[in-house]
Amino acid sequence: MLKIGEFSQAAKVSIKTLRYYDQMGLLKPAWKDRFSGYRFYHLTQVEDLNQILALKEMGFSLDQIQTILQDEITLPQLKAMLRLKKTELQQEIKTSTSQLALIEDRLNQLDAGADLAQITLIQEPTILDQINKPKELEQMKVEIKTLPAFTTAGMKYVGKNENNQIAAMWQEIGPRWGEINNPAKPYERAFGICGEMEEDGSFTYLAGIQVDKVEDLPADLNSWEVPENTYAVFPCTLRDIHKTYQYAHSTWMPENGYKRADGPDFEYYGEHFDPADPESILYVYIPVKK
Amino acid sequence: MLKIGEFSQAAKVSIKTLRYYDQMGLLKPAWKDRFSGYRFYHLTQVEDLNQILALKEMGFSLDQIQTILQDEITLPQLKAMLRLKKTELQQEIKTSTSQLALIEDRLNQLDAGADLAQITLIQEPTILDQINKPKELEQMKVEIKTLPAFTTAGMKYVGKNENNQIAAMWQEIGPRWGEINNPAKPYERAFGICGEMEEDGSFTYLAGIQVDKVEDLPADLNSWEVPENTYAVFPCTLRDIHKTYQYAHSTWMPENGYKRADGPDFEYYGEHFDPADPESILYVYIPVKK
DNA sequence: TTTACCGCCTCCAGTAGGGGGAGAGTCAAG
DNA sequence: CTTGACTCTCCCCCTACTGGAGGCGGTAAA
Repeated sequence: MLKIGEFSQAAKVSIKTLRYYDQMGLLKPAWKDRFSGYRFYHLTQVEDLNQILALKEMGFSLDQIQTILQDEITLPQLKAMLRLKKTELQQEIKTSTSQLALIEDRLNQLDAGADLAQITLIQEPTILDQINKPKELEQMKVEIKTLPAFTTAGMKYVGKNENNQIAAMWQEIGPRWGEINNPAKPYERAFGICGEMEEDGSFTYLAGIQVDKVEDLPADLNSWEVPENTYAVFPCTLRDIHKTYQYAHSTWMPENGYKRADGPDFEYYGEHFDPADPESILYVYIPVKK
Repeated sequence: MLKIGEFSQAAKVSIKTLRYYDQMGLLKPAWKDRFSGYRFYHLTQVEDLNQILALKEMGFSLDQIQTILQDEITLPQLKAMLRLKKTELQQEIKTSTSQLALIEDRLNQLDAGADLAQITLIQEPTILDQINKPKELEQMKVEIKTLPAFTTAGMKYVGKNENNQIAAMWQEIGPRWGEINNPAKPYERAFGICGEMEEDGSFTYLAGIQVDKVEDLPADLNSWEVPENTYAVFPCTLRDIHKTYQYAHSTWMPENGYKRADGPDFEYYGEHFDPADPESILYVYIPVKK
């Protein structure tokens, strides 16, 4: 008649484990009080628990132990299980041994002066189909440019661009450039700036123009200071803008040895841009580093 | 510019795994389409994946691999990690080897004619304090009786006996025995029958009397057919009924080599029983087998 | 244009063997 | 009566994924 804590001490098994075995049906307490829920064990159950632990030491899973102990398994079945387990253990030992050999090999290589890249290299390079680059993007002339920091102001959006809200925003902000500045032409110095995607898929986007100062900005507009950065610049048509981003990240950058650098990417439109013409040219700027 | 399925085939890693590595931040696709959510990989990333797999083969966890690859670990740190892993692997091999020895030992014992009990026995018996049996129960005279099947009828309850609903039920059923039968005395042939506890802690309880037939039973009453069984019978006072169940299961049964058998247990009251007197005697019947 | 189909997405649940902790109830001593 | 030690259930966390439901994306046939 031991409470779970006493039994736990006596058998040197954690209380959590005993409750788990109870729940699994592997070792039920001799008596469970219907009203307090307290578990009571008897000393003789230490033997049962030791049986379980003995089988666990041999590497059996709790389910297997339950089968062995409860279903009063036959002797040939037990032998078969032991032999199966034996095979599994031999396999495990083989795996661990080969891992160990790998490690020792790498350690020796390190002592001989190799570096991480060589260490983790796998010998068999997989030969794969060539990349199918979109034809219309093949001849794209990409430039690398470093821009100083600059400030933009306009309308900000945070979300996943459901229902194409960003296009709607450009419609809305179009007639209001005068509230920020007085540009000579509608799309002169106009930028669409896009921050990094969050875990939930949302991102920040600002439709705006370059400004010198952010004073007297209407309350529903925002500004964004873009830091100095080195960019890869991709000229493209309005129609291909989506493909251009994809091409830039998934083809051009890996093949030319560039990596994405910190900082937002953006599109620059220019005074000749016409949102109604899908052939209209704009420029995609993506921060990169070698 | 490979979609996840293509990359998965090229690198021989499951799509699920690639998505998992993306989520972990271990291997992000070169480009993730903001609108469709599609992942795009580049062939050069097969190398990155191979680095990951190489480290995995050495037995590192994904977190460790991330540390190694991302944080541009120093050479001495890398060596230390490799050596640590080496030690772990040596330990694993030792464990597996001793498990294997245990298994082979048991297999030999089995061939020599041992049985399960001997196989799972652990050599060091833990010496423990004696059991502290409640004194008033020490002298309890327990009888083993086999009863034929019989039928009872009365009021049924299913639940966890919150707010002591079972006592309330006895109050309610008391004046209504006449609707079932015509007993000479109030508690003559009266039984409280208790089924096994469910997983959620609820159980079935019937407060009733023994009957010969269950015809003409009022709609709000139930019957319960108790099968033939062998019982351990514990006489006890109303006050000690709770302790008696506990003692029976957690002390008497293990110490006398009995196990709980299938079937409900019950209390038998008898014509002299007085629910107002805590010293009133009743009999607890618990199905047992050797 | 509709339909079918395949590939891809996200989100949820589950795996073995428990560990950690919250919030509430139990028990014995002072 | 209160206090402190003990226990209860319930829920989330760990690894390294796998499986499935329900819902888009994109293409080809009808």
